[in-house]
Formats: sequence, C-alpha cells, structure tokens
Amino acid sequence: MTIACTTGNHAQHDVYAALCPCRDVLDLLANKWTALAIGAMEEGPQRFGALQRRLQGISPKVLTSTLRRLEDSGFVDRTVYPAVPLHVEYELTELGRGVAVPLGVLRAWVETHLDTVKPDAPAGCA
Amino acid sequence: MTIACTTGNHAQHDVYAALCPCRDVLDLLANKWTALAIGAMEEGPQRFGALQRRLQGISPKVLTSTLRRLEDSGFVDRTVYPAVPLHVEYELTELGRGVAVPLGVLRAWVETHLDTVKPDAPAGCA
DNA sequence: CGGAATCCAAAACGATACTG
DNA sequence: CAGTATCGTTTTGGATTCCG
Repeated sequence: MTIACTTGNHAQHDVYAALCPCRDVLDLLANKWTALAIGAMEEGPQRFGALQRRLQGISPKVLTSTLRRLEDSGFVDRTVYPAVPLHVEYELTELGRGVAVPLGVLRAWVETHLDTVKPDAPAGCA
Repeated sequence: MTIACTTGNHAQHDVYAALCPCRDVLDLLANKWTALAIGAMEEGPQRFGALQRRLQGISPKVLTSTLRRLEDSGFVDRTVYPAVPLHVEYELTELGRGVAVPLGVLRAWVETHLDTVKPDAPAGCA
C-alpha cells in the first residue's frame, strides 16, 4: 500500500509511482547545487557573480544551467539591467520562496545532525 | 570570503563552503532515489523486494547501491534472517527516522505545490 | 560582468542475465 | 529471495576559453 498523494480535486499522486510528476520536481531539486542555490537567494536578489562566489566550487557553466532550470520551472526570476558592465539579478519567485522553506529545514537538519552521520567525510571541519 | 566551517564544539557550518561536510551529507541525499527510499521505509522494516516494487522503476543494482550508501552512513540497518528463501530487512535507524522528517516535509511540499511548478512534467498521474 | 561554447571526466542510472 | 556481475547509456559536473 502506497501513500496516497492526493492533490486537489483529482487524483492520487503516488510519489513512488514511476510516472508521477512529483518525481520530476523531486529530481529537479535533488542534485548537487539546486538546494544550495535556492538557499543562497533566500536573503534577496543575487547577481551571477555573487552566487558563484557563494556557491564555492561551482563553475559558471553549471551555475548557469542550474539557474536556467530553476527559471524554467518558475522558482526563480531573472532580471537584466542593461548597463555597461552588464548587471543581472536572480531572485526567488513566490514559488521559490516556498520551496526554500522545506529545503531550509533539510539544511538545518543536516547542520544539526552532522556529527551523527558517518559518511567518509573529512572530519576536518565539523 | 565565507566563514569556514569550524570544527566540533562550537562550529559555524557554512553549507556553502566547498569543504563543509554538510555538502557530503547533502550530496548523499540529493539523488534520484535516496529521498524516496527513505520515505518508503518510514512505515517500518521493508524487504528488498518490497522496496523494489514500491520504488517503481528502480533496478536491483541501483537499489542495492542506494541502500548500501544509506547503511554506511548510518541511516539504515540491514538485517539478514538466514532462512531458506533468504530474508533481508532494511529498517531506518534513529538517524534515518530523523532525516525522514525533513524529507517528508519536502515531499509534502512537492505534492501540494505540484500544480504551480511548470516543468515539462506530463500533468497526468491522476 | 555574465554568460555561451567546447571538451572532457566521472557519476549515476538502467537493462539484463546469472547465482548462493 | 536477494542480490552480484557486466555492460552500455545518460546525466552531471568541471575546466577552460572566448565573446558581447
């Protein structure tokens, strides 16, 4: 028996079902940078360079693709200010601020329980 | 420049820092199956076959590696009952039940806001 | 400054077949 | 039943260079 995922009027979404769109959304969020990128914008609009500096280790290419996916999915707004040194800002949409909450909860859990997890993490920093 | 993730006792973890172990844990959870697998065990111990049936579309190989990683990280306990038709159970540890909460929150958010996300998801599933 | 383009390496994922 | 072995595909991520 699977957990029913009743959304609105119709349907039972079974997150575990192969064709459930929930899976697509989950997949969208479940990658190395997305959750962090969203978190990095929680405090307000951020410029490309600022994000790249904050998400230490991300390459411009990956940052771009991450932001594009988020933009296409409606989590992020991209605003271009046509100035001479180009100025672009990325900002969470209403929806984006929405996911930011659960994601923040997850990040918080990780930070709190870090010591109890025993992956092969270089214990150096925690 | 970001505050490094200082160790142990006090510790400011900067999730965004390249070397923060938080990232390892996040990476561990951020993949196609992990979050679902944990969710699938929330109701109690599950057998390999049951999990495979529930996580529709997962191959035995991927399920195995997913479970192994979770076991190695301390989220899951694996118990073998040496019977003739072999019997193995996977069960969330205390820690596992811990992450299950934030992950459940995330799943719930996704289920609730599915309609507002506009990825190229086949709106079907219901 | 904000990327796009290119190339490459490494995971992650998947299908199938086979075994203790 | 619960995997392992193998192989191939796909997806991600990363480094670098270059351009408007």
